[in-house]
Amino acid sequence: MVDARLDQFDRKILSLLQADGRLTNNDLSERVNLSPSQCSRRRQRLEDDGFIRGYRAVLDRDRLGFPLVNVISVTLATHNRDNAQRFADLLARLPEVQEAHALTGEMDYILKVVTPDLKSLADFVNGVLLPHEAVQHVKTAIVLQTLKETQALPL
Amino acid sequence: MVDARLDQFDRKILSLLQADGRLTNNDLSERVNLSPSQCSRRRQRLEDDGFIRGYRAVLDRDRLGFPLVNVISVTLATHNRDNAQRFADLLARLPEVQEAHALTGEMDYILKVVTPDLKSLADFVNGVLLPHEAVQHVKTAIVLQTLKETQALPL
DNA sequence: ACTGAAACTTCTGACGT
DNA sequence: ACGTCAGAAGTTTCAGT
Repeated sequence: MVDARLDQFDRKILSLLQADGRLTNNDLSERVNLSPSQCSRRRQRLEDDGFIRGYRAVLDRDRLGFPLVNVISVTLATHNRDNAQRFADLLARLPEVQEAHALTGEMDYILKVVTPDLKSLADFVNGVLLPHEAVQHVKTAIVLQTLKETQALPL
Repeated sequence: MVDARLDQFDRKILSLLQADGRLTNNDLSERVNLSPSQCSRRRQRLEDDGFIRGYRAVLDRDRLGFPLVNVISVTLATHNRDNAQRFADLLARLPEVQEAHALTGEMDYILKVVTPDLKSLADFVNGVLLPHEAVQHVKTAIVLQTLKETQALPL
């Protein structure tokens, strides 16, 4: 399940940090029964080895003006390599696109997009997505309620 | 677009922290042209006022044994309040469910689920989701490639 | 591999502008 | 509202076990 190079202390540290990325080495030391210096060294190693990809502040979408979450299914016109690459380049440049995944099945994409309002959503779909040469078909669904939203792994 | 109570300094601080949640107030002070103490005060206020919901370490899914991402569409059997509540309670308890959104349209849910392998996915769908009384229909898609994955807001 | 102490960095509250 | 400064807190390196 989990990498054999990690012992129970490492897993505990990762688990604590994905719940609170600002925990100090002193905080960690109290909860994993290790000295602060040891927590510091282990954390450093977990970062260097790439188990920890980074630290992020999670902001409040509603309070910052992006109350609308949208799930958009996109079908590409033809599935040649160039089209897919141009589409990927487009998505990378669009900050309102939080997630973009290529799916099995009908070989299309699913996007998670945040917008301030319906007009911005319409502008995005009609002004950015649909005009792109690679895009054939778009289906938009609006999120009524988000029950859960985390990136935490079930360690 | 963005809350009027926030000036350019606040927005810059939020923007920097959602890119790197471990930035010190000294780091911030260099990039926003404010003293460290002032950055500390503003950050404290942004946390207290709920603009910053928290800080998280982002872990590497692949290296930690969850290479499979799955997008699962769920239709509930009947749409009474009890069924929806029981389903929500179930999702809250399942750590492999990273996201759960109720959508417009056919009034169903979309889940983002991470698993170590296909067997775990099958166990989850057939052993947890389908047996639940509220669940009528499930459609599973596997993510072939993730082009983008962030929670950053386009401030 | 771990602890503990020492040197260094960062944080934060008091004060003055 | 902001900057400066100093005491407190946290981090990290290093010697010792």
